[in-house]
Amino acid sequence: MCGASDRPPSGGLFLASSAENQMSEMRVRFAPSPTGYLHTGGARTALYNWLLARHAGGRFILRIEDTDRARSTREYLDAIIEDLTWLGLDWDEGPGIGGPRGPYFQSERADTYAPAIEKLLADGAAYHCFCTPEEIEERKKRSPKEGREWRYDRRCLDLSAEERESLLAEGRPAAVRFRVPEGTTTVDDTILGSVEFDNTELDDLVIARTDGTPTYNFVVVVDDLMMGITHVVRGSDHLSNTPKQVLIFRALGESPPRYGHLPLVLAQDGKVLSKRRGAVAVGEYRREGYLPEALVNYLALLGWSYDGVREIFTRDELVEKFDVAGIGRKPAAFDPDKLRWMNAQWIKRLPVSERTDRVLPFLVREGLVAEDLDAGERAHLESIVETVDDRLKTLGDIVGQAGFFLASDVIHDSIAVSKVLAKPGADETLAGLQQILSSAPDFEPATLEKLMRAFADERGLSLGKIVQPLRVAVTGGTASPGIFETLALLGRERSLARIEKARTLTG
RNA sequence: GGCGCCAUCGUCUAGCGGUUAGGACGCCGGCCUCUCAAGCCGGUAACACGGGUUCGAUUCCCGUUGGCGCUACCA
Repeated sequence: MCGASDRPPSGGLFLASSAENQMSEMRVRFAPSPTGYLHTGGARTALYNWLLARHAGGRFILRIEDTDRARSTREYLDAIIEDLTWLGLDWDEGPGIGGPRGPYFQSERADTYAPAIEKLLADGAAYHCFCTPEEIEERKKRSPKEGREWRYDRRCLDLSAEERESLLAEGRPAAVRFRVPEGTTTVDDTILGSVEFDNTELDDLVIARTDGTPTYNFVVVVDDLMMGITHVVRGSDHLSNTPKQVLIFRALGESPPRYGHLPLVLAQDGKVLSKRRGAVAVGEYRREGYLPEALVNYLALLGWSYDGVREIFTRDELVEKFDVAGIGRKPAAFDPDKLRWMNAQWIKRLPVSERTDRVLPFLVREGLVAEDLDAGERAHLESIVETVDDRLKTLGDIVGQAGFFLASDVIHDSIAVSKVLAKPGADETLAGLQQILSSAPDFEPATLEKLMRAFADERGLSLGKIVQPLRVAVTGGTASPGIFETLALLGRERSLARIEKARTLTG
């Protein structure tokens, strides 16, 4: 028995009956609108769907909901695809690769909706509505409760067949409304459990606008149906849409997929993350030097936990461990500090060579190194990266941490100068160090350390007293990697030149 | 307003009737130390409130309060 996707997409109106879905592999989807950048909330939804599919050996489908032509742009679409790719969330069907249940752009699926609407109309599950928005607004205002609980009054449902035909015949604009049946609708949510809705709370929603275009709640159902989606995992802001969608599935003679609603991601102020409030685009993290491994790891743990103790997981480990049972039900606030920590953890785990690869673009961007390094330059850069060691929280930090190694000249930080170089004795110390460094037999860290400790002893100073002026002199600041390694990497020439320059700044 | 979801340290969370309520980030202190990181050690800090159920509730039920979401011919 092979997967549903092996079936040619040419059958009847609905390719994937739900019974078939349950028998076959898991099919999940991420369906972004290209009306903005992918931010952390959306990325987490995509990640959870991806993890679910990969864990279950199912298929992850990317569908682009670009029916809002006015707000959808190519730029956003490209950015979303780039970000998902960067995160390593590859899709089995969707833009770029196609698939058996395409097209995967909603804007190209227009002709698949009409037959479904016709079917609902024919079955009496939907009806034409001639009320104009103005008329409805008017009735709403006149309703007893000031329109607070107003529902569509079904005026057009009561039209006789003749009245309806004649209105249609005279070309009156008509929307199509879904007729919400009596009763209650239960959503059996894999995350929230069973949630019950009274159908009287549901309006007879418009499924096709006056201009004939279908609306979101309807389109989603048809798309999910035709794409054979078995599990829908999305933000809980969609929970109240769910009963409507379930009802449409049933009216179409199909069973809905399994739903799972994720608690929302909040900004630090406790409000829902949105483009306007605290949402940071995934691309922004990339440009700042966050690793996709770290972002994926952090996002996975934002609303899901394995055992409450372990928190570093590779993508593969997440695929192996991920389980809906571990998904929490409460909204989670995004914590930039924890992400930074997580990122540092991941950078630390990178071997020097790979760390160098990742850091390189950030140095190139600052003009500190050339894009194509020869073997010698490459080796030198690796030494620098090795020396900088665990001091990076983001890849971008390399610029501040190692810039002085690569820049042709030092820029002495004015605060460091007044705090260290301007102090009495600094100049003599530097003068003494010039002697030592110029006469050192070699420039190895161990040699330098031995010489400088002897120098400090001789003068009755602590090592720190002579190291700090030296550090400021050669690096320009008060914080840097170990001074001996730093000097060795800088080399005798440059070290001495910098000390010479620094002596013009001493008090 | 209506409907819905949620409720353990500031934040992310573990807990699934009996625990000194555990871990992590952050913060504070110490160790290490040539500075800064990292690392190690220690500390800080939580079951929203009120009723039940029970021998016993953080845990189960109800209510209150609070937070959030949805309430379109947007998606």
